Amino acid sequence: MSEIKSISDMQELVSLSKRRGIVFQSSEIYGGINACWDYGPLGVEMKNNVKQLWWRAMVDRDDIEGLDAAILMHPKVWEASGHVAGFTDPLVDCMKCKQRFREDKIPEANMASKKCPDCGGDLSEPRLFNLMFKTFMGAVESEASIVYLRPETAQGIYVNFLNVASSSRQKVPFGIAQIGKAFRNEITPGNFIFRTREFEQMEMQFFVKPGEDDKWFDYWKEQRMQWHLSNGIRKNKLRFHEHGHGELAHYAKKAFDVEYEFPFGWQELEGIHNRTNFDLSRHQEASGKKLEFFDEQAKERYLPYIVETSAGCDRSLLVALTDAYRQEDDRIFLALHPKLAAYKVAIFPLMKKEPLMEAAEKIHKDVAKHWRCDFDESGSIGKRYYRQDEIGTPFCLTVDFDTLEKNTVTVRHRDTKVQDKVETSRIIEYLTEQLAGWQLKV
RNA sequence: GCGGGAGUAGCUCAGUUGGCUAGAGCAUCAGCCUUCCAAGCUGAGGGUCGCGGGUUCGAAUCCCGUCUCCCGCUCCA
Repeated sequence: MSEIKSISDMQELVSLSKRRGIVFQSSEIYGGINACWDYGPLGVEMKNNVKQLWWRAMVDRDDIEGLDAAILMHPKVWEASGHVAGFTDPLVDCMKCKQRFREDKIPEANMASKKCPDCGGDLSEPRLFNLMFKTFMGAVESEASIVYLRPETAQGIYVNFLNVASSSRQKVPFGIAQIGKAFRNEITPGNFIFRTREFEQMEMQFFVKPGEDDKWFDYWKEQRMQWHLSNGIRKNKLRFHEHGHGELAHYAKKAFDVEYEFPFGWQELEGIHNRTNFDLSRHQEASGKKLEFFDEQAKERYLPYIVETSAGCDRSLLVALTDAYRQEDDRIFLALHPKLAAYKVAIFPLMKKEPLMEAAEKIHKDVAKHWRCDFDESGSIGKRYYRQDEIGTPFCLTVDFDTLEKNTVTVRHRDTKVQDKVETSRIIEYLTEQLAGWQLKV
């Protein structure tokens, strides 16, 4: 049994994703566009499963409300947030050794003489790299109408803090959850859907009374790790990484990343950050609007601290696929948690003949009322098992001659290839039990 | 952005002094066969040879440009 261990194994996953309709490269017929990916028929089901699981885990609580803010926001939002200034790095290139440096990271003497600190070669003029995508609002392209595609979804939550609090009558502590696209002009995208310029975030901002932030930070840190584990991701592949002083973002008091061990190393999957009242205070100052919360119990007014949980949706799916990929001799299968699988069940007539077909279609109709369900009558039975293995369908249900004679179907388990005989009348009950008591076996 | 490698069917590839209508295996579809773990038979569909330009009577093949992917740097508030 082997799994994805190297970058070249990663290619197998990319190839399977294309073959089975999980992820396609964007604009492929035009030669493709760098680091943009489209989710195919099965990929969109899996991704929707990820989003649904996150949404339900976050919003099905009394203390969290949902939100869907616009991608385009007032340009001043990004000045206040620090993105206009902070997302822009002046970089200089050495003409001789081809190294690239951040202007603020090389000695002033070198900047003055325009000589490379490494090899002494000539340096280029500093050039600006802004990581935000710009576009124009309105029909006439002019300076005045520049807007940005949001580089994070968080700001949409902050600027709506009071709207949500008052309309939903929530009191601090409470949170606002949002799933949405964000855009960053990354200098180096890559590793399949790990780092893309257009990506989807699942963010929750939890507003707390200053002084209670550490307590809530610890709470959310554990909650978020549990969520990844509950999706069937193997525990030994997940860890926390605490940001050291040099790593902390300008807004953060404390930050932990949930990391996953990808074939290209341990990488961030989700960030849990204590953003203090940085964002609210900046928006309060820039907009001139009071954003303080009046705490009736404490009879005081304050800017709440914010504990942020920010997960990558595409990354979560990549983790699920990477973690689930298994190869056993010639058999490739995705040991996905059924919650994430595009189909929970596939139904096969043993042969494409009556009365097997009719019996199978009847069962298909019945099972499809409960779960997303595939039906396949083409090719040998082994070939059909193989197809479902590759897309991670946990159960295959074969309608055979015993179905006609003894009223049983054969249920075949994806991970173990074990087969059970189940009475036709008990199929729904049986699958319900199996799905409820699911545990990873491989 | 720099350096190296690559791009022919969905996938893996073949295709040289530049020359028939660009091929094979697998996959897909149709039919046959088949009583449980893919690749048995018959047939079919599918290719702007990454894209654009040039040289030539003639370009997958030679030249220039460009895009995309992979590896390594650089970068990653």
